[in-house]
Amino acid sequence: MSKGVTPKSQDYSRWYTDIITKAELADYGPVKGTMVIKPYGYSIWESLKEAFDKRFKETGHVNAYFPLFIPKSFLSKEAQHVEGFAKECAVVTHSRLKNSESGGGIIVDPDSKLDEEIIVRPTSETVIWSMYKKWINSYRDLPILINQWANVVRWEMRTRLFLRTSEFLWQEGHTAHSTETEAIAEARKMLEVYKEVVENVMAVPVLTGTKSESEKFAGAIDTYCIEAMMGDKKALQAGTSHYLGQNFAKAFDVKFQSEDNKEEFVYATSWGVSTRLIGALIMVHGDDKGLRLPPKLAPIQVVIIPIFKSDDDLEKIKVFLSNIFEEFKINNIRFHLDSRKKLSPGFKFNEWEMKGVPIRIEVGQRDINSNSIFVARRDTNEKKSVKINDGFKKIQELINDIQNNLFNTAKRFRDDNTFVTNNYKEFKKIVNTGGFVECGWDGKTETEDKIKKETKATIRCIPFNNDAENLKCIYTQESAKYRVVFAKAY
RNA sequence: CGAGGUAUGGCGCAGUCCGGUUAGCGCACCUGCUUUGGGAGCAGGGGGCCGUAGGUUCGAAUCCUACUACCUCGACCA
Repeated sequence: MSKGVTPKSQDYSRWYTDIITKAELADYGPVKGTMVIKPYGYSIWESLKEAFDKRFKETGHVNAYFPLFIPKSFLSKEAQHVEGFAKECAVVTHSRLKNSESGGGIIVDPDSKLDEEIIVRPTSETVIWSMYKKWINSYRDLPILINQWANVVRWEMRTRLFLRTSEFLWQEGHTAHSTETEAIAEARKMLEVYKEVVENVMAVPVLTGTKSESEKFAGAIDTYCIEAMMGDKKALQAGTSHYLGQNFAKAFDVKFQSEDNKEEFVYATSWGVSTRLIGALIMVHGDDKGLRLPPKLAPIQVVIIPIFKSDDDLEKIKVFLSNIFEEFKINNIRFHLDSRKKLSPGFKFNEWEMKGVPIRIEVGQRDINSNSIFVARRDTNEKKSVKINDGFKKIQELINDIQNNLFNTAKRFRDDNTFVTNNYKEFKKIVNTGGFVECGWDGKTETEDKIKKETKATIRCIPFNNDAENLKCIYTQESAKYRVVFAKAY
């Protein structure tokens, strides 16, 4: 293994996978398209999970768990839904293995063929609605606000670590409501929760809006999304929230009796974010030295590298730092003293930079003599000596600063690479060199398809509060129905 | 599914054309000594069924055949 990562400018996707392997976030699994999330990567996921889960609970949701296996028949109940997932489902057909009679090792026992094949969930709408049918009778049973943290399987042809793997971890909220208004409000509310966490915790700026007909979730009436710009100016869908209308209620015959004693189908939403967010985190903040983590998410916020020759030296450093460590503990600052011997300080600097730790403190005899610590920030590479008595305050400031700086830098990058045009030639040029294009669209799927064919760009979202007055469609030059954002996407 | 490519210690590769000592190098790993403020140095050491199966040959990593896996591009998908 070579020392650094492939520079971003040289080969973006190599850079991306280099960071993942060298920062020890993940590794390839033995089955094509599968991924092992390693402890460091998983702890980032845990922090994210915690941030989301807290807010789900605050907005009245509860967690539950539904099975991995779905009867094949369920999937065909909602026509749009099957169509969306049919081509990427793992199917369980047998329940037993046996030793091959010809001695060639283990084989599938043909006698164990299942009567009804079982689908490994690509998403859980169908199992969940089959259960909601049992649970819902009256308007008094509503709303149901359930979330589950789970794995799902989508058999993908082309995979990339974190962005698209055959199995991934996510969260899926599934809610049931008595009115359309309430359900739409729920879907919108959860999109706001996504935006808040992704922007404030991950420091990744996002656009919010609606998906076009061809980009929306199979089975939804409307799909709302948060969309982010990656470091190569491509777009990444970072989360979606769907208003499902009565589609699943009708497919699974879920009715409730209203206050005025009428029978009506239930209104539904579903919403999800996945480990794909870690991909976004890497591609938005990472640089040629490795990962850069926003302090609110970093498993380790401050790493301390002691410069020492003997065990005595190390002891002295620990004593010197004991007060500041106390303050870190009291204030829940996540810190780590890297006292591994036999590794040079320089090696450790590089390693922790690769892993994206926001703040590094170096302490050696020199600092003890001047009663100070040497502080380096990962985002800007600034380094300076700080009196130890001001150390804790300085670290607190830096934590805020770095969090804000990462967000602002990413936002500036996105804004600098977002262009407004109504000229198709210019549109093609921008899309080719990378970036978001804001322009008019006549609202026709046909137009969208043509643009996609010619440029590979898709409508990433139709922003809320849409003002398309006097706007012309970028392609047909007819009067535009929406103002939309086009880009090439992952 | 279509086209092309690759397969050699954990990783990255050389060797294959033109068969012939004990299959080699870098990184990583282990041991010891000296080191430690931006990826330390020296010395020693461990690790290989050369993708699988057959064939040609006195002799195969190297030539032939089949198979398998993976990669890139296209198609498909989000």
